[in-house]
Amino acid sequence: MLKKERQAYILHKVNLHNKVLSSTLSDEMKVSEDTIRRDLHELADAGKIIKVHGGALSQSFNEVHFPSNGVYSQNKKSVIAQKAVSLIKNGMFVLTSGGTTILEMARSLPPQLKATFISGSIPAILEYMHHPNIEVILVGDKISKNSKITVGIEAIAKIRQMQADLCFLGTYAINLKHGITENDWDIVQLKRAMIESSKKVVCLTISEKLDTVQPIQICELKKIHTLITELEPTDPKLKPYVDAGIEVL
Amino acid sequence: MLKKERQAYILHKVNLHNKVLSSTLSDEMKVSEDTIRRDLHELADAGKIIKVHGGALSQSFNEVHFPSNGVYSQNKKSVIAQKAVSLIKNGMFVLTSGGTTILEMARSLPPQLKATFISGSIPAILEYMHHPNIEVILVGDKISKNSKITVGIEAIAKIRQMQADLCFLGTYAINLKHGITENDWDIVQLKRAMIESSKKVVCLTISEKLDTVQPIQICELKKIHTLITELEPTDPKLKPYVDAGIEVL
DNA sequence: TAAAATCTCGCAAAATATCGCAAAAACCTG
DNA sequence: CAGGTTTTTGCGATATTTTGCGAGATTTTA
Repeated sequence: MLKKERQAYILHKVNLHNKVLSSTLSDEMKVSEDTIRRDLHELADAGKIIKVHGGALSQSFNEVHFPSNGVYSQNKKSVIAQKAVSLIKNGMFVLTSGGTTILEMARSLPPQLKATFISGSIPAILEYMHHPNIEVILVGDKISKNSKITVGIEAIAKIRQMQADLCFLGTYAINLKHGITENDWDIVQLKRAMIESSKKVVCLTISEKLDTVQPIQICELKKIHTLITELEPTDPKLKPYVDAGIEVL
Repeated sequence: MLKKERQAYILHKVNLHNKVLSSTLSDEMKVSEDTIRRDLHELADAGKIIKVHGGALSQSFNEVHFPSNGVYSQNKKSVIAQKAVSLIKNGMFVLTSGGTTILEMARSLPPQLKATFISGSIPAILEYMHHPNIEVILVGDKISKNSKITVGIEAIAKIRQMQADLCFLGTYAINLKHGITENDWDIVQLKRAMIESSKKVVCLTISEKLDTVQPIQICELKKIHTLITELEPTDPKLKPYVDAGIEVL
């Protein structure tokens, strides 16, 4: 069997079934796995397939385009993300909402971290999926196209069944008197459920949102254990929250 | 044997078998391999064949077996997508699996269509989300990073609760004797549940997958109502399926 | 964490290709 | 037809390509 012939067959098979195993191909064509590997590499270098451990995948199947959101307050958010990530330990179950701050955190997860992330936010899920060691649990229900998150009774019921170690909330507004507040009824329901199902609740927010308020209350301040902003914990803006008994990072 | 004669024979043989080996030809015509090589070079320079190490391949070989980056099968898939879309009416509840064929269908949905799509496939969900009038129900569970789809008991239980009008299955392998078959246990479970929960089951598949088989059976052929390929319904390859009582589009 | 599978790397054998050359064959041309 | 020219062919020496193998690194799996 000619080399080109072999490669054509491999390509044909990848396009048909979206994946091939080196071992199977080696068997089928009676050549060593080394040869197959070399073929796969050449095809991969030519951009026709994607080489992976044990075989190869089709190009088209991997095209999951994911939204790279605007660079609004990006550096602030990555400061927040770093602090948030430090709270996550191996083996934890982590509930997360959606929002750009959460996304930034998702991108900052260290590769060796092994944990389970639970979310209904599509953009967040896409980020978690790219991580090598993270298990991803998707909370299903109807998708709100607006917020790209699953909302509804099913989702809430499912979250209530959970017992997570940690809950990260991207925060829309927070102040001393009303706690955290939102302007979307569905999201409020979800976040309430998330708070109830977690041992520890962490609010992520950029300092602009401190001391602001929105129409619907999610929970009082005292339900929150930790508040993370891009500011130093000693910053005077944060003093009221520290005084209220919240851990501030 | 004359040079021209030799070359004509070589060309004939290439077109017949799609490949020739220098060693074989040298043997057959009792000339040195150098001579054969020179012949092959000339034919290749004239664009009649493609010279490769060890022999030569036919032109058509390159075109047919070497689809440059999926354009070739992409057309097939969009033909399939068009046919599939025509089955969806306003107000329907539609269950779909994952796979590139399903993705192509998702991209082909007409903007004014109002329907509800249910799936656990992340790439498919992303497509549905872009559509202005479609409601999207996401089936939640643990995500299989490999197939980018939610798999597990929760997902299956949720699907069992549904009563969909239509179920579109991207098909891995189908033949008369074993019906539709797969090689991934989790996906098999999901598809079985989907079939049970739908009034009508539609299989989408490119013709290459007809009459092929994989290790695990999803269901027998008779459970399928409609089969869609890129071929004309009258194509002889489809006759056995028509005879088996399946509607073929 | 340990075993199993897979990968990488360098090497060596085998197959194939290239090059220059020269003999043989074919082909002019007067 | 003789003598010269061109084409074709095979051969030897030397590259290049392809392939399989073993050892050790890396990744996956249980």
